[in-house]
Amino acid sequence: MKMQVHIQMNEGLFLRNPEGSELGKKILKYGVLLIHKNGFEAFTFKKLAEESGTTEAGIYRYFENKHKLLLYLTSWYWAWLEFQIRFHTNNIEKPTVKLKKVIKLLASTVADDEQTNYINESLLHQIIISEGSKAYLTKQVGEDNKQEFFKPYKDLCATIGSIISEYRPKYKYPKSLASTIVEMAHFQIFFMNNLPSLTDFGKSRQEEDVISFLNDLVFSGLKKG
Amino acid sequence: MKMQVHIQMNEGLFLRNPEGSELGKKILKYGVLLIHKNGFEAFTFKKLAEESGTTEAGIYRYFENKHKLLLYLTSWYWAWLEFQIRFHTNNIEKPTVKLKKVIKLLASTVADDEQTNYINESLLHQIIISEGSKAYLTKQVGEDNKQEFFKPYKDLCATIGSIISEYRPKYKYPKSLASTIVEMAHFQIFFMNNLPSLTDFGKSRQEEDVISFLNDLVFSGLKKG
DNA sequence: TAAAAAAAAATAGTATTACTATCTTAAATT
DNA sequence: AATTTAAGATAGTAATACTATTTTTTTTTA
Repeated sequence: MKMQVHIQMNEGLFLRNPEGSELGKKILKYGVLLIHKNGFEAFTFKKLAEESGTTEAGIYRYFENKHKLLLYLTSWYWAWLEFQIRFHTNNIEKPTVKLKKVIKLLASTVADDEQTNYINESLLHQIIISEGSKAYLTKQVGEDNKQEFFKPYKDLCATIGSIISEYRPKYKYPKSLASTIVEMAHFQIFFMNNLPSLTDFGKSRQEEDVISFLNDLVFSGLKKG
Repeated sequence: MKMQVHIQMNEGLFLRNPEGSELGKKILKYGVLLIHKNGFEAFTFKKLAEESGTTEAGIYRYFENKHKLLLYLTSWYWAWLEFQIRFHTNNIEKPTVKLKKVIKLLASTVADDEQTNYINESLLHQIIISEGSKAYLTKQVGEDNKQEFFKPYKDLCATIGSIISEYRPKYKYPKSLASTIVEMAHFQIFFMNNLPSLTDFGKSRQEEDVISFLNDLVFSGLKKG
C-alpha cells in the first residue's frame, strides 16, 4: 500500500498552485535541481523555464519571484520534516528518546522517500542546509512573517521546544534551545563540509559526529537543576 | 591620547585598497549605511556610487563585486571583534570569566568606538546579524576559503575554542561549541527581533536574555564530567 | 620645465535579470 | 454554439552587473 501524505501549503506563497498541474510539478522538481546545482543567487527563472519546458512568463504565473519559490520549498521541507518527526516519535514515551530521535532526523541525510516524485527530499535537505536561512534573513522578514510564511518552521521549533520542556520542565530556554538545535544541525554540517576548522569533525566528516555534538549539547546542558 | 588600531586586510578582497583614499573610505562608510538600510539583496553599486559621489565604475575600481565588499566588511568586523575580545580579556586568569566576557561582547550592541570614523561599528554589527551568514552560504565558499577570506572569522572561533578547552580540557567539541556560540549570539538576536516565537525573549527583547541563554548553554553544558 | 608614462576618473555601452503587458490559443461553462 | 475563463506564448522594458573606451589628472623623468 502506498500512502500519500499531502502537505497543505500557505496559499500566499504561490500565484497558482504548482501541485495542480504537470507544469507546476516540473517547476518544483527543476527548481530543487537547479537551486541545488547553481545555488540560490545564480538561480534564475529563465534557467528554470528552459528546464521545465516553458518560458519565463510561464514560471511567473506560478510564483511571484524566486524568493517566494524559496519560501515555498523551505516551508514544504519544514512541514515534511515535522511530519517525519511526529511519525517517528509516535508512541515513544520518554522525552529523552524522543529528543535523540529528533536530533537524528534533523542532522541525517534524507533518503528520498518516493512519496512525492516531483520533490527530491534529499536534495531539498541540502538546499535547506546552504540556502535555508536566506528565506528569513531579508528585509521583508516582518511582512513574510505576518503572512505566516514561516509557520511550518515555527511549528517545528515549537514541537521540539515542547519535548524539551517535557524533558525538563524548569528549563528556562526551551524555545531558544530548540531553534539552536535546528540551526546547528544544519550549520555544523555546512561547516563540516566547507569550513571544517569551525568544527571538531574535520577529519571524519560524519553526520554522526554532528549528532553526538548536539546530543552532548542538549543532554549535558539540561542535566542539572 | 587617541590610539589607532589598524586592521590588516586580506589583499584579495579588494582591487584597490579602500583605506588608501578619500573615495575608498566613503565607499566603506556608505556601503555600511546602505546595506544596513536596504539589506544586501537590494543593495547595488549604482546606489553606492550616488551616495559616495562617484559612478558605478568608480566603485568597481575598488571592489570586484558586492560579494567582495560584503566579505571585506565581515572580515573587518571579525578582526575588529577579535581585537576587542583580546583587549577585554587581557589579564583575566579564569577561563570562566573570560568566556562570559566573550559571550557578552558577542551579543551586546556595539558602541561606535570612534576609532575609525569611516566605519560605523554599531551598524556593522547589525549587518553581521542579518547578512553575515551570506558571506559564506554561497557556492564559492570553497574558493573564498582557499583565498583565506574567512580567516578572521575562523581565528575568532579558534580563540574562543581555546578558552573553552582551557576551561574544560576534556570536552570533545570546543570548536563546534565556539562556532555555535558565535552564530547563536547573532541568530538569537535576529529571531528575538523578527521571529520572536523562536526564542524565549519575546516579551522583554533584551540582549541580556540572549547572553543568559548562551551562558546557561555553555556552563551547564560543560559542568559535568 | 616639457614630454612621456602611469594612474584615476568619467563616459558609454552590453548582456543578463527580473519582471509586465499584450496577444493567442485552449478549455470550460452556460 | 456562444461566451467566458483560463493557460500559455510572444514581445517588450527597466534595472542590474559588469566591461571597454576615452578623457583627465597626476606623477615621473629627460
